[in-house]
Amino acid sequence: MVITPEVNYDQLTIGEATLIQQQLRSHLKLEPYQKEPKTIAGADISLALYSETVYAGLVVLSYPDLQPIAFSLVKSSTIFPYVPGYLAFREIPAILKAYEQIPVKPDLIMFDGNGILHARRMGIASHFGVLTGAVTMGCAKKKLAGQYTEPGTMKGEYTPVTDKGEVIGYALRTKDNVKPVFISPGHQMTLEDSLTLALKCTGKHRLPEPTRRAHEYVNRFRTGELTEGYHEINTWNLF
DNA sequence: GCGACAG
DNA sequence: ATCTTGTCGC
Repeated sequence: MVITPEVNYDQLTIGEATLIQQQLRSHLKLEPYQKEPKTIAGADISLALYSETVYAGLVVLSYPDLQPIAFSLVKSSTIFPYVPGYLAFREIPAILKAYEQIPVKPDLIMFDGNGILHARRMGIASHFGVLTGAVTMGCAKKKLAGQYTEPGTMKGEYTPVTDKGEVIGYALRTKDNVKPVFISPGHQMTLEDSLTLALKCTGKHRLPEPTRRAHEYVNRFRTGELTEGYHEINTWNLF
């Protein structure tokens, strides 16, 4: 099911936003994603301090190589404030524009934020997934909701994050002796799928390659090094 | 009322 | 998130 955003997020009150999240939640699907993805995209936005301007983008990586092969950048604006639990209403409009200008959609999208690891199980990754029908997952750098115990200090160790008696994600150590990241499924995958994919997308850094690259590209866009639009990266020198 | 609180 | 310098560890 594909839901077309008919409302202007900038005009919403928190109460109205909450109702939308509850509505979207009824369309959430967390069924197994058994295929091996061919491409995985990372999505993120970069902001200029004290500005309503947002620099949004997605970077498409090959899988399992995790090499950037294309990116889509869009400059937009938002007045919806950052409110914990409502990040989607601030970032999704811009990310949606960047997603729409990608000719061949990635098999999966990893967001800098949460999926169901959210009080109403509707973090930005789940919100975007239900809205577009895309397969999504979340990877946040800090805990938003639930409780957990610190996982072991070695890469690959993890502990569940629970809320109201259910597992809503995992605290995953993606590198030895660094703070864990918080992984959760967004849409069209299970908790286990999100954990497995996060580890397979992790290399030498704390953040998995998709979101790490997305963060890098939107920042290069904001500083003027990259331009708006859809771009494919030359890969001839890799053969 | 108090503490928590993605980006 | 963004603004910033040095500092610590692998």
